[in-house]
Amino acid sequence: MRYRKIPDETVRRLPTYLRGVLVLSEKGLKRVSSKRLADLLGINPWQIRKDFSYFGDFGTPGVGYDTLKLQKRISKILRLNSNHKAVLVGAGNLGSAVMAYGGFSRYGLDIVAAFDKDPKKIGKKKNGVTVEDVSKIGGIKKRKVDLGIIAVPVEDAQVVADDLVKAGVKGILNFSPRHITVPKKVKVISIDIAMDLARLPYYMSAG
Amino acid sequence: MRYRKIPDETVRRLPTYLRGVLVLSEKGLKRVSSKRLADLLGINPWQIRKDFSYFGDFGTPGVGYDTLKLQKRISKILRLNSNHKAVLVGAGNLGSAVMAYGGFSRYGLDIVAAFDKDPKKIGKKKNGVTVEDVSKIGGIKKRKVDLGIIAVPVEDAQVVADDLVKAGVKGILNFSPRHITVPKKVKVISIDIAMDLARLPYYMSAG
DNA sequence: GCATGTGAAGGAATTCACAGCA
DNA sequence: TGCTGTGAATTCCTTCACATGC
Repeated sequence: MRYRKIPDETVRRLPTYLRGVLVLSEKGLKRVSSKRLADLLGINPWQIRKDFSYFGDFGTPGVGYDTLKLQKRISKILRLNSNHKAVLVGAGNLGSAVMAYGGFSRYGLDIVAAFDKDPKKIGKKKNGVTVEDVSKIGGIKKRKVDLGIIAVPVEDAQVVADDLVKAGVKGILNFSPRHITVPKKVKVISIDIAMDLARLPYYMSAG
Repeated sequence: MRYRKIPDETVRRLPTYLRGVLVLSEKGLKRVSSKRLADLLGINPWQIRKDFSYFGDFGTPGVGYDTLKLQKRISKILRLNSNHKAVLVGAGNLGSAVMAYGGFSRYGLDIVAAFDKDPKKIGKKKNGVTVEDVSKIGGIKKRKVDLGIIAVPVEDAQVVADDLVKAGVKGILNFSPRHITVPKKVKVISIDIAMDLARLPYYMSAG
């Protein structure tokens, strides 16, 4: 079953696999079994094996997977092997948290610029990046940025998205609680914290 | 097809529907069609109708859905009709952003306490809530808190989860980039920002 | 013996197309 | 005519069970 189309749900899990593999290889492990990875990530071992089977076999029966090979292969599929530059729009609480997060660089993602419309924030430094005036966002064109992160209030989100698209961004991570419309060639992934919290009570046993 | 088991994917979308309905009813709309809601949320109309059909019909053919009825019904299914109290652990950048977010109360979710282990943060007020010493987290038992939000560094996440479970929390929103283990009766929803950002390059057209 | 890889089975979710009602 | 509600068809994903290779 080699080299078939990778199912969407598998793609969804790939970053998590990559995270797990990175953790294990930082611990010095050269090999990992699907069982071990499964325990670490809270996913079924057969699900992991099936997912890996979509992009060719590199596991060794009786032994497991080579962590380095896995890491390289998953990175390549996710196109994280080459570096990507991202810009952040919105340097408020959430934007600052994203800047401070720091967990992106290990995936080849760098936040190279930040923008805001508030004059009080413009010029201030956040994690080594100076906050610029959002009206100058077009300037990122020459900087080969391909990702945008929207962390502005909901009422500004669509305008910012339009600006990002105009500035040549190909993918957007949207933290605002609304659907944003972009051309087909641009991919948007939205995270709405309240939506996830609002789902919790449903699953909690009554009483 | 009334009153069947609601599929998991439908439950996943329910909070988004609720958000949409709230937006429209704040605009003064009494009725909404699946098409209108679809455009607002970026979901197919037939998907919406199918989802709604799982929990009984209240739409009017030729007219649409009653916004108030929809809102009440979805809230009830998600158990958001009664209020829920949440505690936040970790008052760093991300935790502060969550506190400042403010978008929870419209869903009946209130953050009533915050904890941290950093003495410099303890005693400070964040959005009207005083940060307490995390060692006193057991004290929430008497306050009828049922939700916990983990916004601590990854190495502390599991310990904090254990503490939250001990303190009687039934659901956890986990922002740390790791799988956390809890008893079956406790539900965990995890958000790993880096995982979502790491998925973007895959979908971006080459070039 | 131990762990991968994968067809096949089984289960779910999405999409369709249209009947039925206001 | 307009929009809901829903069986049926389709597509997609998960789970199983075991053959295969180390």
